[in-house]
Amino acid sequence: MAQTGGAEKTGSRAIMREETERAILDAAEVVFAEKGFGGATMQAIADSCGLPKANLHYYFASKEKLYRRVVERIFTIWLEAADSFDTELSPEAALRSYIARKMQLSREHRYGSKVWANEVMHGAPIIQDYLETTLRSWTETRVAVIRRWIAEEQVRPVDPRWLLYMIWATTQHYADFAHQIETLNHGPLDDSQWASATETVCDIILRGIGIRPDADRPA
Amino acid sequence: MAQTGGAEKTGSRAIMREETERAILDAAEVVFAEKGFGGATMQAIADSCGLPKANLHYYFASKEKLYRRVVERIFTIWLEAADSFDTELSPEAALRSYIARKMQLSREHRYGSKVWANEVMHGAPIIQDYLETTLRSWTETRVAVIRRWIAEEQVRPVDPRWLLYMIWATTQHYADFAHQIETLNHGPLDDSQWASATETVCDIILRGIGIRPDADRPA
DNA sequence: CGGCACCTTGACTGGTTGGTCAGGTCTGCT
DNA sequence: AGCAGACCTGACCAACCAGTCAAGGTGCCG
Repeated sequence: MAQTGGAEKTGSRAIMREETERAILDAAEVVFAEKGFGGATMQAIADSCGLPKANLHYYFASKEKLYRRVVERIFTIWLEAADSFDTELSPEAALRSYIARKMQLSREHRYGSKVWANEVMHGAPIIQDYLETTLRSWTETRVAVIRRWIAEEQVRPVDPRWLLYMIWATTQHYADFAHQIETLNHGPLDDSQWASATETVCDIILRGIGIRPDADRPA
Repeated sequence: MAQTGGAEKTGSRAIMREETERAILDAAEVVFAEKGFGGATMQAIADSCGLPKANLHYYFASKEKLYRRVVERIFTIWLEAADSFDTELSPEAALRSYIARKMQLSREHRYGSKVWANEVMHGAPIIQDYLETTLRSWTETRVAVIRRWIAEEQVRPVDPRWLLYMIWATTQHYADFAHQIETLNHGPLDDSQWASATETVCDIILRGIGIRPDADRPA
């Protein structure tokens, strides 16, 4: 009864450990997103996943190390989401796919997005190195792709950075400011609202950079 | 020597009080923005404006009351920034002016924007009433204006809410994510970069909703 | 079955924080 | 000048928090 700790008792030692770590990370993601790093307490995270506080410190040496793992997890998902950006060939397909994917992630990983936003807003004290290495090189790659599109006159000449920031800002807004959006909407967005928002964001941005959607609906 | 507290000793009692309150609010805005509500300490705010901590509690009964005043101040600036939205006549002039003003505010009130973002991200525990009353009615007014533009076929038919969210998200991104932007930019944006970003944001959004900038530069 | 490594946990601690308060200082008014 | 009330502040406290620890439980391997 003491050992269970909410997880299955089947599975090898290593798997059990992974499951417990993931349960802690999931709980921590929500608590950090809702309270911020300073406002979150190890006790609240422990309660949220049904473990005694001392047990958290067995798996994660300190609050900061736990927090770092949470932020790293989001960052990885963020980066993987960009694959479609450069596997597609046309600017329209690439951007439409990337924006739609980011909107989907805002819906499915609201708390992760909030933790990331929090961390960056506070000056990225924990993951500054990621900004300077991984994010910077990722961005430079995509900027180069957009510049190529512009050179090929497939896209109206705009500074690629402002375009990327616009995509990041708009898509992540639906996660970070979900509470505001839901207050104005008298409740969570339903499936059709998410689809409508995604389509509108895609259309405005694509038209905005000079790509006319080829499927113009007749009035 | 004891009474001065960093403020001028000239001026009436009421003016001195206002000046001290504003100094505290200014310091609190920065500290809350950088550390979050939970991470900020009254001691840090006191140190930042050169007052003993006990003095803060003379002017603001509690940390939460001080925080509320900070958020209220930003919110008021936010709302006033929207005047141009409905004093201008054409959609192009109105939106261009509104977006440019919001970009300017992101540059001048970075910390205020961050505090607001923080508050909303954490579920608006302190200012939920503002979202439900002032912000809601403000939004409904602007939505009605945009709907009229659409009915008059001055603007392509898009859900006005997704358009507003896009404007809010994109402009505020330059304040809330300033650290990320500056890391990628190897330093703060200069005047010409701010102008370029503002222009690009305006152009993409206006073109995106079917307004062709009338001053198309010849290639 | 015996021993060892891994896991769990209640109780504890050193340090920090928001908030209080008594006593002092200064200002404006009469 | 003298006083009342506004203003200032060092010292203090109860509450809370991250992190520790030692004692005990559990599964695995020989």
